[in-house]
Amino acid sequence: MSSLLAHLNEAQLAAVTLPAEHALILAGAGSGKTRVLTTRLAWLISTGQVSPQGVLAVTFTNKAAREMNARLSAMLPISTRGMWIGTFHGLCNRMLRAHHRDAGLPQAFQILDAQDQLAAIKRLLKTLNVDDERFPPRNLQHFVNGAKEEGLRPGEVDAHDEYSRRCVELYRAYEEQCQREGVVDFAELLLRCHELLERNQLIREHYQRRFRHILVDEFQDTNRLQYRWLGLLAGGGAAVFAVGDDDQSIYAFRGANVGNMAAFEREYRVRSLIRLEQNYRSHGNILNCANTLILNNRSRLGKQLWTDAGDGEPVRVYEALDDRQEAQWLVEEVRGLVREGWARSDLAVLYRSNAQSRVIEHALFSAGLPYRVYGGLRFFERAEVKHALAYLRLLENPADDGAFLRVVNFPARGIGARSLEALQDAARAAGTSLFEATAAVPGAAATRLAAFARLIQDLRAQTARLPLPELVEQVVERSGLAAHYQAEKEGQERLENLRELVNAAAVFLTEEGIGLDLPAALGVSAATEPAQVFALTDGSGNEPLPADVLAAPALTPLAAFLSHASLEAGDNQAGEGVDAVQLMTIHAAKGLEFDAVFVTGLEEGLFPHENAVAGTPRGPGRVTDPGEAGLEEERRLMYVAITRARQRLYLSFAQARMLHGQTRYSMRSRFLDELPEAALKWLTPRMQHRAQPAWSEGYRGAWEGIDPRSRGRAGGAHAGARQTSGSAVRSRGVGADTGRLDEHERRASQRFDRGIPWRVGQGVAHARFGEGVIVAIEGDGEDARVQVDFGRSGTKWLALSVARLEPVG
DNA sequence: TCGGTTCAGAGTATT
DNA sequence: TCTGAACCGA
Repeated sequence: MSSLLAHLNEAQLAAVTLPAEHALILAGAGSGKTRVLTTRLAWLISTGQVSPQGVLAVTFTNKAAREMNARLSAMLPISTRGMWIGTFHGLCNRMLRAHHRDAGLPQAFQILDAQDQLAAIKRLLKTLNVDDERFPPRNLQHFVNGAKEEGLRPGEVDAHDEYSRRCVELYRAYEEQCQREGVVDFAELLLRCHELLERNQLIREHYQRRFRHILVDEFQDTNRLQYRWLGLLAGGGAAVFAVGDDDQSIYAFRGANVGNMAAFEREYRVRSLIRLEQNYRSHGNILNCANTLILNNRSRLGKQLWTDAGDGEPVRVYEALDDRQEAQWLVEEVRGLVREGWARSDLAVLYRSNAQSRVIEHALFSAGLPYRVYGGLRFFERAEVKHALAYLRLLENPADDGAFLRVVNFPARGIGARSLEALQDAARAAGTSLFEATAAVPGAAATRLAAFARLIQDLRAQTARLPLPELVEQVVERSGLAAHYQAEKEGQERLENLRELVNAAAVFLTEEGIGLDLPAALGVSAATEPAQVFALTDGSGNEPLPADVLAAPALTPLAAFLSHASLEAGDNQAGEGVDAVQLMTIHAAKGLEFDAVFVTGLEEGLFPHENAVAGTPRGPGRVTDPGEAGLEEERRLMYVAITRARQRLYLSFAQARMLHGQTRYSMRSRFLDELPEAALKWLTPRMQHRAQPAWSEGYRGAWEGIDPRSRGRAGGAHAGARQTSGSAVRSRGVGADTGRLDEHERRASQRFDRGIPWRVGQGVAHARFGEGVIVAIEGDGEDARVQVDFGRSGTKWLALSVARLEPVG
């Protein structure tokens, strides 16, 4: 016990040992949040206040759930197998499998990932002959998920105009299609589980009695439905221990509702609000920047990070002429750090949007510096893996039309679009699945379709008794996928992934099956006869569930593996252990930390992103992120970026940047000017005004006047960067790139000379909008546009060939 | 059925 | 500028 609580600071200790009551823990970045959560769990169990079965701990990502499991089993001599620790989706999935009859689902229902869902919607629109120009599938997907996350079924959505009424109709049709095919999308997992608990008193009260303690991680990221789901489970008097940080709320755009924190405090009458403010990650100057920046946000619960680690190094700020030079400087800086003995994997380059990585990757690649980019396709999302999974899904559930269509003609079997149309007509007429309709379709296609159906049936019959990995292997072979990729000249990697899928199945059986181990989760042993199950229940001494409520706790290994594949998309890239510079978006960096961090592209329009600031309409009739709220979320994003750094932090921006094929000139980010000057060290001269006299002689003169030593060290002067660029590129033999920077510069200044007499930061007057300041310039000649901030009249893009602007001041 | 061309769109993303 | 999706011709 004493060792469990040792080394906790005062606030952490207070949080861990709170009595069984609702609590809100405001856990700042780097304040030991995970530690508090897991120690709380361990403390509750080891002091006998609750049994492992009486706890529900929920996270957003599998990674976080895994970490909690691992740390808990390291602290306590218990197996976390069967404990209710998992993601919202994972736990809902488990509950729906156990009570599938009451939830109105087949026990082996399949889970659609975002990609599958979009495909299902496209297919729906096609069958209904809906104009997908007027109803873009993506918008509909957004509409459906948005409604579900608000807990709304088609009948409950407010639809005032013709358009939204049509959307609701399509939502209804989509639901019917899913139900018919026995599939469930991500949002449906939560909504269906919520409805199960809401409508079924017996089941609800059972779980309410069972879970005495509910722990929630990243509470600021919960959406409204998740909040209500927690409310149902906690309704029987459980103590809710919510951990979160409103300053790190960066997912409003995908439905997160920070307001849940304040709502929780109010509605649950939280008496214990504990702030974890001591930071164990970063040095003082870095924290000082984070604290000062976030003071500019108005809607906060309030919190100030501190450290006893000392000020450390100043935060370095660098102004580049353009994005390429920014990248070049970064490469030089990374080289310097590596020379000094920093590990590459402890260095991170962060950016606001994925598109920014290209230039940086190019520079790193040319310099021969190993790097690793986060994001992109993950293992279970790869086309070949999805193909194999579609075959497996068909074995488990022949009604899955989506899976059917994905592989009926892959590898090619001469079943073309026309045959499929005939098949779909036949299925619709008979009211059956495509699979069933294969027997009913007339004509020449019939033989081929029948052969495909036979293939699936044979596979099902002949693999039914095989262990999971062998089953997968058989399917990969006999479906023809293996042969197909064998024959393809660039199919080797895909073949490799299919072999990896067999491996993943083997690993799943031995290690990862925990999540869907219903007998263990429900507190019964797998060997128990069904009749006995209901007497045993969950081991917590609660009243048992009646026999007709609890489903037979059996799920085939294949069905379990398929849910696993949908709920956990896997790693995005190999090379985890390699010593490489880490590249990622700021969003992806949340929760991570590095010795040194580069935050790049700190320019107005990019970061804060203009869409977030301006309140751009998104989809028909929808406006999100209006003004202030959007800006505050961007600022929290900056806060997250800053607090990733342990020892050294670099902030950089560029006067000019290639964006959508055009050069764009922007002001430096307002966030830079919200940082405390005393904590900063400018590597380039700090311009007084945020305005950047892009490419002007005066500016270049000032730049070249600074200490040559710091120029060299910083990767330097423009000329220096050019040199480095040239030699590095040449030595790698990518000669075509040599001197691009010069070319770029020449063109840029030419453009500048060719008659755009405007500078970013310059005051202008417009007949209608009044006076304003140019915040960005984009494009060339006839296409040239300027973005002007007119204050109260708003920020506008104006074509220079049209708008009449007068210089002011 | 594939491969080339054309065109629009371009923000962040877990399950 | 670059990408992905849709479309068309052989």
